[in-house]
Amino acid sequence: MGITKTIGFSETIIEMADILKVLGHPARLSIMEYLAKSPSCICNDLVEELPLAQPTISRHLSELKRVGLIQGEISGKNICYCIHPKKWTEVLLHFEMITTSLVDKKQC
Amino acid sequence: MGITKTIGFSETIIEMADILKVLGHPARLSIMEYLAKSPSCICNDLVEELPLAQPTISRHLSELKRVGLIQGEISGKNICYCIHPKKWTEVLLHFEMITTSLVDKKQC
DNA sequence: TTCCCATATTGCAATATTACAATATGTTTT
DNA sequence: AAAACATATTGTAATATTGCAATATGGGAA
Repeated sequence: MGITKTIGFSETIIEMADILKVLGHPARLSIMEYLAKSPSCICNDLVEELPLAQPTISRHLSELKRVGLIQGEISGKNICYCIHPKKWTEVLLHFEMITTSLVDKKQC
Repeated sequence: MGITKTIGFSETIIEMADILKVLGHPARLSIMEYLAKSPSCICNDLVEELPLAQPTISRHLSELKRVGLIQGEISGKNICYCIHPKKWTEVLLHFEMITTSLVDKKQC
């Protein structure tokens, strides 16, 4: 059906899955890594950096924005995008939480 | 087009994005958390645990298996699924790598 | 104002994903 | 062998995602 069933899952799981799905695309993951590394965060760089057309990049940026992973601020003619550290930390902590349960568990 | 462009992205990014995309579904994320927590890892539990039909769960399991996040071993009538710790660690390390770049960076 | 420049939005067309019923497969029990 | 159980596969319908051309928007420069 293409539609993802959400009834029966916790809010936390649904939100985290949504974030991971957004991260699960080469362009969007690249954008996150680029934003994490680069000192500036002007969007125009991305058009040159990524092998995708400008409208496509714009769409990916808006998805990242939708789930709160990045935030954009208008700065004159450009838009300054950067990672939202709080949201990013949430994701990292969730991963570390799963890892913790995993550690003290005997494998099959 | 529905097809994800991969030309121009590194192998690492493509693989990591693929893994995250697979994790980015409530059922599959729940399966990972369930496997991380539960002492046993019989698949049949999942059919009772998740609000989805058996064939659907089976498909999700095979996606998780495809990207190497879990491994299954036939154990008589049942199949023993468990998390592949090495793959999981790879994902965690990738997240921590991004976080590291993020830390020593001034925000907009 | 008019012309650029950076970015967003819209409107497709192609492909991918999701869910489940029905069915198949393989194993254990009787 | 037959029945029962656990899981996988197939087929199908509905919906989501992706990419880009064309276009819109909105700011700064001339």
